[in-house]
Amino acid sequence: MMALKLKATNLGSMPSPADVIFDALREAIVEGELKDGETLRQDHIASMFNVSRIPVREALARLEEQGLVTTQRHKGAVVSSLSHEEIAEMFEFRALIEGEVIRHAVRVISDRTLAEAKAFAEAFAAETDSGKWAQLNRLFHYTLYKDCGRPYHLQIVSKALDKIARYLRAQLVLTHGIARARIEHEGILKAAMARDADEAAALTRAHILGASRSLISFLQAQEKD
Amino acid sequence: MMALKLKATNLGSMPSPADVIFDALREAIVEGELKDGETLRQDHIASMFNVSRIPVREALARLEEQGLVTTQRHKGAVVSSLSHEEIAEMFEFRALIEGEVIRHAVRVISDRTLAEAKAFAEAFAAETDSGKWAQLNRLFHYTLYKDCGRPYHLQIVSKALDKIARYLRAQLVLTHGIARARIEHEGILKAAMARDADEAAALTRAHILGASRSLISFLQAQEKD
DNA sequence: CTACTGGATATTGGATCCAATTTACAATAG
DNA sequence: CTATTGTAAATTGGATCCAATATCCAGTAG
Repeated sequence: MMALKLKATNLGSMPSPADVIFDALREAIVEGELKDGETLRQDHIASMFNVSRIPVREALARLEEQGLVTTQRHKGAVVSSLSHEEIAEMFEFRALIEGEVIRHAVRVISDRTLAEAKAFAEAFAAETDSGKWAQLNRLFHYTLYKDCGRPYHLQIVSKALDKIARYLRAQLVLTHGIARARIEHEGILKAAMARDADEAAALTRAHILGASRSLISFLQAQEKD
Repeated sequence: MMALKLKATNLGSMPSPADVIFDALREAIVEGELKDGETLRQDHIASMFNVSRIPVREALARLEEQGLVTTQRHKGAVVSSLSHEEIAEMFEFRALIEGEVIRHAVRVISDRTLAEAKAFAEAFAAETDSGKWAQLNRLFHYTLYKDCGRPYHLQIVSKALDKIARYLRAQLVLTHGIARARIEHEGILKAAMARDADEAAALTRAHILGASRSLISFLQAQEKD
């Protein structure tokens, strides 16, 4: 067959304009750059990306399927917002899945992965720019999960995180969550390094549920304005 | 204000053509009418519904986001297929969530809901048309879950079920799964009626994992052709 | 002054048109 | 006869156009 050596990038699987727009919008929503309830004008987005509205509509359809935006017929798409109850449920869900996932991961985790996680935990603890906390936090946890051999579980976790990342950010930045997170991360990491799967799972669950309580009471307090 | 009495249906939230097509395709995939790997031609679908390809493309984009179809640029969409490992993981995932969900549901379940579940269990046990087993099975379980007060959990369970329903059908119809399911349903129902949440959860988990083992070994045996 | 009507404007959703890519197959060279 | 090239048909993805709906605002009746 072919005896040609060259870096062949698979053009067939290059991201389509719709993919690019989808990712950009998702990121903007997850990072909180697009606020809850903000409406997304197809025309506006289309001209930002220099395309027609067609790929924008595809991106919006996919975002809606993910639950990140909500559309009303002929009225348009807005960034979905979650009630306190919904947020609390999402945290409970995360605690369930992430506990399970880390339990499986720790049983087979490599030293290399542990080192990575440790690096993220330290970067997180050292970081002073509050805008980067959320991302480092997510990387730390994800690293501890990634060896679990359960891609579907990880995908679901990732989608759930996308939906609440905006709120989590508030918890870290505005409620002293960062100090507690540092301590709890250390505990989780230590359990993982000791290959104590059940302990890592229990600590992860407690970490998530603790963040949930802190966030919810913060939101309730805020509500009284 | 207005003092007019008439049944006002909210036209604004009527399903769009794209919604209708999405539902129809999802149903066809879930029910196994569209086989694994079968390709979905936009043109063909569009003419079946007497619309242009635009709403079809929206439906396909949403189905892809759900993981029910897979698209390759310029090649088209095919019904997604799952490897044995992926199927096994989905069952494991279901066992985790559905166990949790029934545990919460049983704690607050109403007599009315229990009666409904009982009716479905009996209909399932009595049904001789194998084409209806899967649906009754799903209704029975869903009824036992629905009081759990965790809509997001239920939605995730539903999406996971959609992805494996085709394979589950094979398990029920082709592996004597039906006989065992009858017995196990009775056990789960009894635990629910006794308001024994932990027992109901344990039995549900075992029910799901048992079906998984049975299905996987069936698929592996089948592979040798 | 207030509440309603009617029309202008903006926006979405679908149809049609067009470009780019894949696929099938015939023609041709070795 | 086999492998390769070139071309036609089929298909997707994006652009443009159009119809339907929502929103806004001015005008008008009470």
